[in-house]
Amino acid sequence: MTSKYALDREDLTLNARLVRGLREAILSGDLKGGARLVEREMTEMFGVSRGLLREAIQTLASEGLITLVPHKGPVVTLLGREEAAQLYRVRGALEGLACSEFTQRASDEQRQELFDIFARLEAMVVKEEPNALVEAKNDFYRCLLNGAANEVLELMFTQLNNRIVQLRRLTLSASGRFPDTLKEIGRVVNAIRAGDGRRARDMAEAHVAAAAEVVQRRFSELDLDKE
Amino acid sequence: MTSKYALDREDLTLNARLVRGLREAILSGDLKGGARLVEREMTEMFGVSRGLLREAIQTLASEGLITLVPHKGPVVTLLGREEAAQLYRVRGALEGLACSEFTQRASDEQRQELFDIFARLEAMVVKEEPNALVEAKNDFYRCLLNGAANEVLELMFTQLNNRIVQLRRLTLSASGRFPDTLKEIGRVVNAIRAGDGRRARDMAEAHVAAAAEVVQRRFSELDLDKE
DNA sequence: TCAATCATATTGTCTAACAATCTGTCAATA
DNA sequence: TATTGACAGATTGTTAGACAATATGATTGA
Repeated sequence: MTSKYALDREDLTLNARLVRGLREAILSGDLKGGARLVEREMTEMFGVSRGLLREAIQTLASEGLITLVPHKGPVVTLLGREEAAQLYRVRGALEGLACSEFTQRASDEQRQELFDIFARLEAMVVKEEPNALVEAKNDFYRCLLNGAANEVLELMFTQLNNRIVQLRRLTLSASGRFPDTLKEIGRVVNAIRAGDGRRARDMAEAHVAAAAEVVQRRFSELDLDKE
Repeated sequence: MTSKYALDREDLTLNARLVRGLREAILSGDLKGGARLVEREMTEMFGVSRGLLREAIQTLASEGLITLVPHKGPVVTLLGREEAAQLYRVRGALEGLACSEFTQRASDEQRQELFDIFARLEAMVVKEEPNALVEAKNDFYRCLLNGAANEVLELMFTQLNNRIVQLRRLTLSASGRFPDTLKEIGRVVNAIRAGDGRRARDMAEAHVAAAAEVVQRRFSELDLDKE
């Protein structure tokens, strides 16, 4: 029933747009981890009523981006080292699944697109502006998830990744790791190219584990442990 | 006016209890897949205001239990065969992770508890009331997740499982499969006993895949494909 | 310094209202 | 007959205002 001309009704309700706006404000770092979200301020910031705002907050809370503290108010979720570790472990499992699914389900076009994106990544030098890098990575994952053709997986992975985005401060500063990252992703791509889903998965998990370790190290270096 | 879901407003915030109550009503099957959730009816059913109800609906919508159709109202999510398949694939990955994490993280007590629960499962005969069986299985998973010591995983797995619960109608009727199920889980438990996380994971995935296949078969048999 | 108390801000919840949108009905028309 | 259009009722989308419950910070008293 959904033709390619179907209009996106979601955009129409203020509610949906508010959720997106608030999510964006958190992901972009405008609302930093630990920040309190005072209702009155938020309603002014977004120009919506209290009711709508509270609905949106409920949504983001159940996505994990916001933490609800009864009678104190919502707070932008702040990740500790333990939560970060847990997040990455789950991400490993999901990313692994995405890779193995992609390997056996993706169309030739999708496969080609993934290779192209990877080539674009490879062509980047460390010095290049981080934005382009982040965007290329996003493209990579978007393509991967499309090819995996599993909306449940896509949703969960996206939600998980949204939570991890807050750690970007930690990982970006350690961008000297880029060559390693590239090598790891390369192994994934090669396995996909070879049609070896199992290996693609293992390599993906290894990659995530490596990224997780970097984050843990940064936590130690910056002594960022909150009590 | 007061239904059996009417809340008495005490401890927690009403909001939180409403979410639980509504979730329970869906999981228990009192609100079946496809059912429309008309706001006025729901507010009477739970004895809360429209605002609170809408907040709760947002929450369950982002858990996937409810589907929001703009300007038509919320509907209890109805699973089609394709969504079911996707759900099970992700579940395989998460359950696999849970098993491997359990293997390397669980305490001796938790390990022992898991074995005990499995023994309880083994002792059950097919004829036994399904309720006891479902409960034992729940215990098994609760224990597994506790031992895995990963709250993120626990949350995601629980949410995923909540969505799958709606398919219980399909799987219950095929309870002749119980001996097979038992054998599959047995292999998982054995791997855990042997401390072989990798194998525990593989066996868990195999188990989930088998369950998924049963569901797919039931979809075909009952010709349950919608539209 | 510490503890009890109070004032204020904020959240939790309810009611009422109106606009926008959906649904079904029924007559008019080709 | 089948399609179109218009209309009425029901439901959702959104706002505003109110009040009680709770948290926070300052003040006072010992």
